[in-house]
Amino acid sequence: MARSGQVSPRGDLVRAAVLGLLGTRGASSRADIARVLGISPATVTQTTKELLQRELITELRSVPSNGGRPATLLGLVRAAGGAIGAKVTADHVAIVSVDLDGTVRTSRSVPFDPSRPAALEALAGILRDAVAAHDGQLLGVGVGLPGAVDSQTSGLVDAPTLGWSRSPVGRRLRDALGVPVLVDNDVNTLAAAQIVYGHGREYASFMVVTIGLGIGCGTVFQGSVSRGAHGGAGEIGHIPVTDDGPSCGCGNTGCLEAYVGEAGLLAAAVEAGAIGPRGTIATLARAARAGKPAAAAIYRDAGRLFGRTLAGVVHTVDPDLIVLMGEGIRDWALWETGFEESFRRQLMPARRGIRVLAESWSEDQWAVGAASLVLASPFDAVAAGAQGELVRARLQTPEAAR
Amino acid sequence: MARSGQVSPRGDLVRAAVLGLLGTRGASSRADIARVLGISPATVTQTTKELLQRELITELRSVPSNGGRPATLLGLVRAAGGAIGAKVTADHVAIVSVDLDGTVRTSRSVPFDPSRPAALEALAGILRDAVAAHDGQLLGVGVGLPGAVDSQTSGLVDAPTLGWSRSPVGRRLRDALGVPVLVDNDVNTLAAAQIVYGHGREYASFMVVTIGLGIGCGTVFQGSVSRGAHGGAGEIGHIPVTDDGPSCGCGNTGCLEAYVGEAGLLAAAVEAGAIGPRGTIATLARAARAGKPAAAAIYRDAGRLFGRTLAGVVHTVDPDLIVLMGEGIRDWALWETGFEESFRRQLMPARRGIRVLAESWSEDQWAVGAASLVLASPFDAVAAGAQGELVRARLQTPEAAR
DNA sequence: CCGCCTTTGTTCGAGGCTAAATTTAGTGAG
DNA sequence: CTCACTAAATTTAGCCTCGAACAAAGGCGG
Repeated sequence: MARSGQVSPRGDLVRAAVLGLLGTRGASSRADIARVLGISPATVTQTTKELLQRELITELRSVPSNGGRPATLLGLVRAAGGAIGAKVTADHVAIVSVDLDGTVRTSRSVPFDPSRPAALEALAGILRDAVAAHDGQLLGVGVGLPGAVDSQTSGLVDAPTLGWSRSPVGRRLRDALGVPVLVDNDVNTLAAAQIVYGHGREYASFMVVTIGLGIGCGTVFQGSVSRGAHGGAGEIGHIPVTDDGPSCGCGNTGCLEAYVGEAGLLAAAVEAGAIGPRGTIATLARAARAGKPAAAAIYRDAGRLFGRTLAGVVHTVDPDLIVLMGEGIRDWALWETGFEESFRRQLMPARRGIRVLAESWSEDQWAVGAASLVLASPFDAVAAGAQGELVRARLQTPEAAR
Repeated sequence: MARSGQVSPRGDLVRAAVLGLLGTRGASSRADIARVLGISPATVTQTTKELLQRELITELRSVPSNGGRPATLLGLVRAAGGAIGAKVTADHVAIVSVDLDGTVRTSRSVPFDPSRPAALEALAGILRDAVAAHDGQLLGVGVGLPGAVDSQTSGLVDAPTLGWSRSPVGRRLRDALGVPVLVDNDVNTLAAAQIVYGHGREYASFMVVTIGLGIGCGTVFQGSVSRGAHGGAGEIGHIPVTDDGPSCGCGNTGCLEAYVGEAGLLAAAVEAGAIGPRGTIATLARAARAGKPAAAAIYRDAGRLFGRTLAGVVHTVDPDLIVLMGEGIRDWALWETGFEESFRRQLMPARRGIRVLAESWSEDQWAVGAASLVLASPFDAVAAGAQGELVRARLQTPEAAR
């Protein structure tokens, strides 16, 4: 559904897309492949014939028919490859190694100081270890980080929270690792994961909104991530909500994030006496859960402001669905009352029914998202560009093209 | 530049795109056509050969070479067709008839009451007259209206300001007129015009923001209009800017439009004593121009609020450029001071350089935009859909397919 | 058991686009 | 004037995809 209407893939993209589909959605019939990828059955027959000959895929059992000829399921001969995903934050790098179907093989976290002059070299070193530790065919490395990335392929990064400006992350990592490297904004990587494994199967246009240290947002439009003119779309954390107000990491005052980001919540909570001056976000959440009114009010007010702002974003973008993710979502129950009241009330009547889903939080979420940049590249030729081509080449020739 | 990277047109789309290009950008060489449309020179040679045979285009003069073989310019044999554009408002319909290159042939305005039960029939009648009065090949009719339109082809409209809900505008007009009809949100039509004739030639991603009775916004992303999941994107006039505040036509309170739309400005001006209770927007603007402080303050405050909100929109969408249009733009000088100060200050540093251009206002703007839906359809197969195909058929067989 | 239906999957011819090589038509240096 | 160079336009061969017709394979009602 989400993919129908997508541009017909051409050239070896079809082969890659078929392989990617079998990897991400599991065994499928030829007819299904044709429907999902929006190509003709004739093309699927030809493509699969070739892939069968090369023994990249195999025919599995037939499924019982429901009135017509029973479908023959096709599956990958084996995990045709894996990917490594890394999420870079201000104090650590989270790394996962995943199979083509998205299952996490290994996962770890390494301390990291992005402000050091040689931070990029350090990052390259960390990833080099991960690449070396990966066994089996490695399709590529996906990197997610909090900042604007001009394109997945070139990977030129502006990330104020990391202290990086015009940093050539993509090029450096590529040179250091010798495998395809795709770089994107961290929230966009979550959106890419949703396209491949999540709600993208049912919805073509949705937004992924994250709550955590900051507030982020990735927009999926007609099955692919909208990145804006310079990869800077989705900075909803820096929507100004008041003319002045608390100052924000971005240098301005009155940003949404300055109110409802982790630091903003803590500052408000301390001022209101809801927690002591040394309290953490966990302290605050505990107090709110315990029913302490001042603490609960912090979350309720944050939910209201967040809801009001998100209503504006919905009016601007008109998504089908909003998916909430990120660390902060663990405490969503505390936000929800204030949010729902304010959000629904300030939506235009025609939009009031929009679905908002809070995903459960998992530690690996971000890094798995980064890995899915690689796994999504067969479906998103435009975004993945030249590095995506390399990924596709590797997907089709297990002995690692380069 | 803007169009490069666009999906290669296929099938008869190439012929239509070549004709459309020659119509909208004037005579071009084959090499230019190939570059702009992103197709191979070989295809252009083949396509133009056929069009030359059919005498739809002709070879014009050669241009002096700069080191290589001189280019031969190709041009349309004659105006290969025209289009009719109509903008529907709460009290009138503005209609223009344009040539393929966008020059306005005729223009008029007809009173119209959208709240009447038979409003759609009345609109069909008005347009039937326009179609009858049009001489020469008519490619189609474009209709722009203030509301959400699910798709240009089906033309199912939700327009609170017209009192229309789930109104089958497209289908009805099509049945009544017997020519291709494309329907879209009015601001999107301005955006379509910008793609074909305006800043779309230099920018691939920009926003068109209108100031007038309400505040609207159309987003162009990678050369085509982003419509959102249900054609409702760009309702930035209904971004909530306060928790409560003046009530708005959409049923909510505190919308941007309630403050800086025409009604909002007037209400604020009356309350501040800047104009009398019977004053109009013209009165207010005159007073402000004359230097009356209370009147000037109304505009300055509106500019500030508008700037702050637009900064948030820029953070969300990340366009390359903002084009300001609409009736209200006549008084932009009055808004500008407040706007610039607030807008730039509340933008993130990386975005602070974004260009904002105020287009000059012309009476026909809206209706010409609607007409350009038709003229843009060769370039935007996805948006224009089945009706676009009909337009393309008519573009290639002057004796009017149907 | 037998047609008739539905759905899957294949074959084949046609159309459309492209890359690469080639031809055409100029400029400009010596 | 000639030769090298450049860019435009064309030709050619080949690949990719699709539509349409057809074959395959089962369910279902009589």
